[in-house]
Amino acid sequence: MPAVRRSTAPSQPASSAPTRSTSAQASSLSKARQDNAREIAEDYVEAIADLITLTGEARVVDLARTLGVTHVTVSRTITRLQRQGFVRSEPYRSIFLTESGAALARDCKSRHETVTAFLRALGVRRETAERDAEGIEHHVSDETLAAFLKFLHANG
Amino acid sequence: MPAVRRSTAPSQPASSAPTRSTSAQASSLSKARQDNAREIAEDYVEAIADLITLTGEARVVDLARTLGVTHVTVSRTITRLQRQGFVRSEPYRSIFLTESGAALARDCKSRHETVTAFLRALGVRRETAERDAEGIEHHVSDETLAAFLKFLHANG
DNA sequence: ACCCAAATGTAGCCAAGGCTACGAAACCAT
DNA sequence: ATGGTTTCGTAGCCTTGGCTACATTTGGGT
Repeated sequence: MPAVRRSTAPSQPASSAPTRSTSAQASSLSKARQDNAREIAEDYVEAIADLITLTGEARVVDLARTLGVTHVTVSRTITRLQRQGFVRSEPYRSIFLTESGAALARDCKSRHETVTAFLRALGVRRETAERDAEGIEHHVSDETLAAFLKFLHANG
Repeated sequence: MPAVRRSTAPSQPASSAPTRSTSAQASSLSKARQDNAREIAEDYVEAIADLITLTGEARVVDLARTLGVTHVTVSRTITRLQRQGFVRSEPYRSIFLTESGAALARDCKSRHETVTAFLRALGVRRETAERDAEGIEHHVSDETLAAFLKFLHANG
């Protein structure tokens, strides 16, 4: 039963209106979507760096285990990361980080540790802090990160 | 010039090793990937709720403007959200939130505001706080959110 | 009434992440 | 050196988010 046409209250033209105001923000979200690939890249280089530190090398299977995906997914993603210049690898060999890949990994690791320590300092349990940090670290700006560090210095 | 076979230091078997330790966490990431859809859903219902509050109704074009994507993307996503029971809409009509959609929107809004207020309390500039909150809000557990609120009460 | 502009919808394309199934290469032992 | 296990690559499929181009519906004006 199709009732009303344009619902009930068109009030404002709703055309030029929502540009910001109370909360109807824009653009930032659209970008955040495509940044999914960037987040994945960060997770990968971080995991690769960790594996190299822990076991001496990063293999596809290890990454698959670490990241909780199949080796196929890892393999394909590594291809993309190689295309983007973060890693280099040859068929059936280990995966290595390039300069920029290593730099990104260092950046992510530091960021991750800061976020984790910050959450811990707030009283969040270690396990929760670790889990939340994994999601949060990709969305913390330099300014916010600085605020976290400042808080840590004041309360550490 | 393909040098070594298995790189240089296989040291540990790298098989059963990386389960957690220093940082090589697992599973959480794999899930976080598919959760992308959930984040999108949250952004949409939040935007829909805002539009309804601000302009009286939520139309595809308004959502497109708000979210910074084309109306096509919005249209298709709305179809998925409808399938998932968060919204209901008929061709060429407004978009409405279902009960669960509205509940999700309320939850997200509250979460968003808490994160923003928390960042502001830490000294982060309004603009940055808003931007970061958009990314962070989807990754904050209840425990961490509670810690944020506690901090706000102690420093507000 | 009619027409036109704006709002929606549809078709079809791309990238990316996930998966299963299966084949090929590498390694380790015997 | 030969075979079996493990690792890796490829083929092929699904979902989802984004887009452009084009068709259709609405709704407001003249």
